[in-house]
Amino acid sequence: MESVFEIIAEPNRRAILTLLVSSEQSVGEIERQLRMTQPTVSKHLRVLREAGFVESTVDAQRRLYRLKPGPFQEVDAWLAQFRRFWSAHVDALERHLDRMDRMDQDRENESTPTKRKTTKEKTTRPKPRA
Amino acid sequence: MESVFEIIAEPNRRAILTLLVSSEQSVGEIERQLRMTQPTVSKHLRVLREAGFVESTVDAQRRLYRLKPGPFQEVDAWLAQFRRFWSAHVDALERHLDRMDRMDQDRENESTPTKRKTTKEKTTRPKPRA
DNA sequence: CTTAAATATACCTTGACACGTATATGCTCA
DNA sequence: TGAGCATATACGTGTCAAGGTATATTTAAG
Repeated sequence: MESVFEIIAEPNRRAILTLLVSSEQSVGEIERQLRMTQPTVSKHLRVLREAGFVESTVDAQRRLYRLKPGPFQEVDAWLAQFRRFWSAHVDALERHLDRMDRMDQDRENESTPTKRKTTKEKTTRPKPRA
Repeated sequence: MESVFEIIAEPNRRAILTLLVSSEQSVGEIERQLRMTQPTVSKHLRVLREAGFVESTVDAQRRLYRLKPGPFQEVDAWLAQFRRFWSAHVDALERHLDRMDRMDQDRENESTPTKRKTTKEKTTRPKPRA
């Protein structure tokens, strides 16, 4: 669990992060809104905190969690190397966005990936390793 | 393995994607450059293809793989909701936003998300229903 | 000090997935 | 047709992370 990508691979963690976009929340509030058990919320928050995605402050017996920008930038930086590439394909992209515009803001997102049949072209290339 | 985030959580798969940024590559070329065994490369490519990250064409006995833009855009779309936490930081990002994200370009205006906040409010939580 | 609430942690079980080895499939050329 | 190369798949194995239940810790209030 070293990389930020593994952190955001978990649907419940993404749901927590999305929830925190609006404002900081206590563990109990997260638990209620996302219908997760309290230990599950706490454990995910611990992972998110250690990865730098969130930070917390104490309010009586509660802990208020809010977002921190660092790791998001890291993801964005990785994504940057592909941006030039997909910007050139905006047209073909429109069709693609059509079928995946539904974001997964809560867990249990099930979606069948489109089985793209590969374009078959017989190039009759010269022998492999003469 | 439903979401694009789980796909890119794997380091070897990210390495393959990065390798394909420069140009399309055959399985053998990927295998040599990344020092992975051939079945491992094939299996990761299968996952990437089914998720729409890459596509392949046949060239004699070889398969040439290249990137496809869709899923990257999906990651980018998810990331968009967090952009206000580091608004105007990466130049490449700004270039990107300037081109296609002009609809909510007027974000920012929120105070910088520095951890300086210290939301210390002693609300003296009245509590439990007796 | 005792009780109740909010949150964190420990332990256990389970399932997913990444890898390696071996093998199958497909393609080209002699 | 057979040999050889490139790629895909099958199967067995080990690791690791996520969830559940139970319990510990901290804090407020009476």
